Amino acid sequence: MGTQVTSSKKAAQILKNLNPAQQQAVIWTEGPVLILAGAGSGKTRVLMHKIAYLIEVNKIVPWKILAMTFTNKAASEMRERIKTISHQNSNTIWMGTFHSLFARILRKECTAIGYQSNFSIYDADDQVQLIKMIMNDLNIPTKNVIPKAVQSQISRSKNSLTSPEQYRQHAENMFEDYVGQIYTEYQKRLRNLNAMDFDDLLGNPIELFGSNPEILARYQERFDYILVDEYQDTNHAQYRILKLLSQQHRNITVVGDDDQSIYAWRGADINNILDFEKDFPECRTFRLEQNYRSTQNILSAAHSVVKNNQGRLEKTLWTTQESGEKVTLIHCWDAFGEADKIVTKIQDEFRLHQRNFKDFAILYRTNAQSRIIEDRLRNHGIPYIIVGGTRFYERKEVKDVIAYLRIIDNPLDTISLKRIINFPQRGIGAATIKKIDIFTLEKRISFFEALKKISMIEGVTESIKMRIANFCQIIEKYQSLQDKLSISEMTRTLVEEVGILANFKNEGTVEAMSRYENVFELLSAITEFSKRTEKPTLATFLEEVTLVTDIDNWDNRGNAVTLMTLHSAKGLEFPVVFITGLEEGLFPLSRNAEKTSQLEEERRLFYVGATRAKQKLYLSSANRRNYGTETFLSNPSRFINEIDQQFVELEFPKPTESERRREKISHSEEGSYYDYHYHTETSSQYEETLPVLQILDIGMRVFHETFGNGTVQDIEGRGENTKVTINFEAVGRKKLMVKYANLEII
DNA sequence: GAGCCACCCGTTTTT
DNA sequence: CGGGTGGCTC
Repeated sequence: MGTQVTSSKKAAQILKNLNPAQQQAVIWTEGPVLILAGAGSGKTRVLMHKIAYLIEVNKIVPWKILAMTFTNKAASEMRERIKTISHQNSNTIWMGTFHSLFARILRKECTAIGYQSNFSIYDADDQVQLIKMIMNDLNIPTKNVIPKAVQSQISRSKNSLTSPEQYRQHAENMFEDYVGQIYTEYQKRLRNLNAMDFDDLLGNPIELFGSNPEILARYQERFDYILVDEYQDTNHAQYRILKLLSQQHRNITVVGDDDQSIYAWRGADINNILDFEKDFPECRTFRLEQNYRSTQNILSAAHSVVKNNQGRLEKTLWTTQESGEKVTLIHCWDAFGEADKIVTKIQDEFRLHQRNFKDFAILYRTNAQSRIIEDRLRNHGIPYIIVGGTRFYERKEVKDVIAYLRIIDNPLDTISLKRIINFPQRGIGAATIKKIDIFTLEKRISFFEALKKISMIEGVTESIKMRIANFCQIIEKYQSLQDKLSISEMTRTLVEEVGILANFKNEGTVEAMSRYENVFELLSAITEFSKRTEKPTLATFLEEVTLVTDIDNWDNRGNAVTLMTLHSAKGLEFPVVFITGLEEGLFPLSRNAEKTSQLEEERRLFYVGATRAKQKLYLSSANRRNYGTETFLSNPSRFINEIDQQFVELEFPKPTESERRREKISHSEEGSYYDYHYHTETSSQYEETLPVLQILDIGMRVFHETFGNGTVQDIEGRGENTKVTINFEAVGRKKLMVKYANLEII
């Protein structure tokens, strides 16, 4: 009786700040639950309170709860907040990303499927290295078969749980035949290297559970409750894992929004959410449609775009907030003008409202767009922080040091070993490696074993043998030192002894200095890791390093404008958001504009971006953009046209004198942007446009603004994508897109 | 085996 | 613009 009173008191406390729909979703703890939660409707809040409720009211021990989040950062934030809601220790909840949670389970159980628990985890770059090696061995030319394309094919197959055998059966062309061969060999070698790639962290648990029912039963028993955030972005492998693990207790709560599914390209299957009710017929569905984040104008604008998608679960978000400011649409001359305009707007926002730098997010479709914006922010002394881009742990020098650590941890990891056998240079080149490789095959031993037996290999000079023996000794020394030294001490002495720092110091260039600093930064990252981890081991550090997400590295405590891709922005919110580069070809990206499914994903990406904004949303596009050496003229994004005009105000900065001078004005005919709002009054501010000449033929003489006069030599493609090869008198042969080249027939 | 140069490429999003 | 590669020379 007493406990009941306390429980209901606790329940009331946990539920008091939730709306009725959220409360329902929280207290319905038994059986499968689907929570369809629109943007900003408090889905993370619901998950958090549900976990607190399970612990406090249902008296579930924390370690029997499994909760999947999209980033590790989300997991640790949630853990903290659960602690404050429930005042209980939340540390033992199994909470994190799919990848890190199953890496943890695999470390414990992988001997059952023939792995050693110190397996390495390969990122995309390691995978490509391995694929290149295999292609080399199988004599597959890298000209027609691009290793990176092979990697993405293999990854795709693994995500959909297609085995190499199945893949080979369905191969339909030369490329796929090759991929099939490589895939088979790739899987075999990963095992020999005692390595798993990202996709194996999801695929191998399924194999493990499939072939070891007693292990599966143990985990099924263990996890009384399973909760999944961002369920719309799970792939088939993740779906299978969830289904396996939830079979016994059937207490699975998934939260998602089909409108925010933006990872189909890496195997996420939107049907996982659409079919949940079919897979779990007894499931209860809750809808959260009240938005607490954005103003009405922002919501309506976002909705007017996403509603153009077919086959979505219709829902209408509503808010009690006032309509707020209209969405501001800015059409700029070029990317520099766009960046300038963003700076001006940030300054205006400071003047008109009380803002901090950290109130702003600038979002873009591709990482490459950040550079120009960065430059302008820097020039104006606006502090900014970039999320993603080239990641710290993917920098060459950092990966090199990591490779040392990996080979110390896992001597079978030949990919890492080959990476550093000649770094810093110790005179061991391709020819020697080849000889060792042959020896490896003959004796059926690992590459590292072969190095230890270098004296037995013929055709290698004595001096090289000496150098290899030295190298081996160093590695072996640190392997035995592993348990005696802390990781930071070990790495420090290793980096010193091997001469990595000296190597960069001697070079003396600016790049070498920045590499030097990055290695130092890695050292301090290790120290920091050791401080905050209970029992820091080399293996756990290496694992964390490969499984960090971009957002995990985002330090949002400082006061700075945040720059990131639209993908990275998922799940976040900011008072003021800029979505930049709203041009056909860039957003939506041209290669995704043709297939409906891909176009719809781009549209959802726009929706995700727009709904990050709490008070003010700016959209910007530019008239032209540089890619490498070429300038492309662009038409405004179709998404701009899709926004209901009543929620929008327009700004068309007149081109400045310098912009006018920068290039003679011209643009192509198509593009409904001008029909949309600019047709009448202001289009005259642009000079008369010359029509793009499409009627080209081989042998014609043409004029190009920068390249001068030339002769058409070849034409390929048609319509939009027509490309011509032109032999220019001044600069020789160039291949150009007719659409952008602005050629004149002479 | 290493260093240098010239060209060529492509350039989406990420665990 | 920048990274990566392939070919050349020392």
